[in-house]
Amino acid sequence: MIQKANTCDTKSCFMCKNCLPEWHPAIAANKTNLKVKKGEVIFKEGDPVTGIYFVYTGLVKVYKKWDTEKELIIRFAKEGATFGHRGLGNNSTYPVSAAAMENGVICYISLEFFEATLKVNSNFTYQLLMFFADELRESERKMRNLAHMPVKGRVAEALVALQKQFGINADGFINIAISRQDLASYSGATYETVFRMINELVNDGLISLSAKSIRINNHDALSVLAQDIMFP
Amino acid sequence: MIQKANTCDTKSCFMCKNCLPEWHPAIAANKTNLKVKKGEVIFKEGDPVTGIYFVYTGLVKVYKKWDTEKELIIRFAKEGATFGHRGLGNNSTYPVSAAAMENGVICYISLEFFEATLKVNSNFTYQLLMFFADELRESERKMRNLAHMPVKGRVAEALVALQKQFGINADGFINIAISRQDLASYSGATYETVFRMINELVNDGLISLSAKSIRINNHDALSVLAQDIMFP
DNA sequence: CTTAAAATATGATTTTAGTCATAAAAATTC
DNA sequence: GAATTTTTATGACTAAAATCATATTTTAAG
Repeated sequence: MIQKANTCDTKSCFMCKNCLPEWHPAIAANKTNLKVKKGEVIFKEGDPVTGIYFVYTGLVKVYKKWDTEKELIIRFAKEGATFGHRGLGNNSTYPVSAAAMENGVICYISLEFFEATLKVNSNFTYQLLMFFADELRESERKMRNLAHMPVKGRVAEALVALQKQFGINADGFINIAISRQDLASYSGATYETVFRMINELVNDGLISLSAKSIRINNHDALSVLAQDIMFP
Repeated sequence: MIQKANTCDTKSCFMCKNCLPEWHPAIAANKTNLKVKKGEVIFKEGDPVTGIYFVYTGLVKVYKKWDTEKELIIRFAKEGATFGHRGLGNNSTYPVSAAAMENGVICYISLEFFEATLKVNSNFTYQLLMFFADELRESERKMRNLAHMPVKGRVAEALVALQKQFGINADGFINIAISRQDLASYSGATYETVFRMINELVNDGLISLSAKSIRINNHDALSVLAQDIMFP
């Protein structure tokens, strides 16, 4: 990670958007911009928490590991998004790891300055609280899916979620370069099983493939597979 | 749920403990105390969010259902604890259900008044943020466990967590009356599988049973089974 | 107190998804 | 651009856990 000053515009990230304009100079004075390369690990589980990060450009995955082999991707952080905020609260080490999936620039804010920011910007604190509430809701829904939904449904759900977050390109393919390995980690299953499920989905005509890209052909049917079944 | 005014002391819950003393009369004026019976559902997934709850006495489980049969218990809320806070953020319906596990009294605060409380009590907002960060961390750890840990480990972890939250009684048994069914839901597995794992743990000498109660005999060994293996 | 409804216990069977093995293709590195 | 590493592809096998079936016990309700 190479430090590279004054890259970000102190305008586009979640913190900058929700802080008082008067606070922006303070942010500019306290931020550190870092250049990351594809595959580079930014922090990992167990590292001491020293600050919070925002993605200026590029894409970051936040994940947890189990015995160096199995990983579970918790979420993807794209431009503007926060990561490392799981270090807040009563713990001194990161409970997750973060790695760049593309070359990019990230913005680092020390915990100290971040806490000052929270104290000064009550709207930001409130927005962050709402963000946490949303994240918690998502996380618990995924817990339920991992406990009770079959892998095929989880893959369907992962694809729907990716399309929602990253959109589609001109040809209708989901706008993210993701390896099958990462898709498996995001679905919470092994590469092989996910591979088979992808094949099934292609055979069912719900999705189609082109090189690494995936296109959803039948969004409704895929959503049904991934459905949040409510009791009537 | 029978409404019953003026039961709680506006002192012991998470909100009361973190608000300005000056705000307590406002809380007293806006709270509603409700008497709940064992098994009673307080709200369920999909119900419109109208407020936030605190447990004054008794015990509440917060859970998610999948097709009316399978449930996953997200957490237990005991005296003083908040629940229903998952309704915050960008959603108008509860993403979880809550039911009383014992007869008790709960305190209800309307969303409107709760939001006013957040605006007035910045310390409370901050503490709530930290609480959310902790919950999120827990939730994501459980996600990882559900994805990669075998059921035996999850049961071990559930028992360790229960002992941590509820403590032990004079004979060393975990101080909670929980059905095997609920233990299964909390471990994210079926009743039958959990039953077998409990048997294995008894045969291994790690725990012992007496009627419905469970005692941890070998906390260390149980923790190893439930371990958060870090990469060295 | 009787009866119905839950919760517990346990074996047998089936399904699902993980593990292993190996080959081809792509991507990176030297 | 040759060599090595990583990712993708796929079949065979195994293990884990869910489902099904059914008996017994306990608890709650009238």
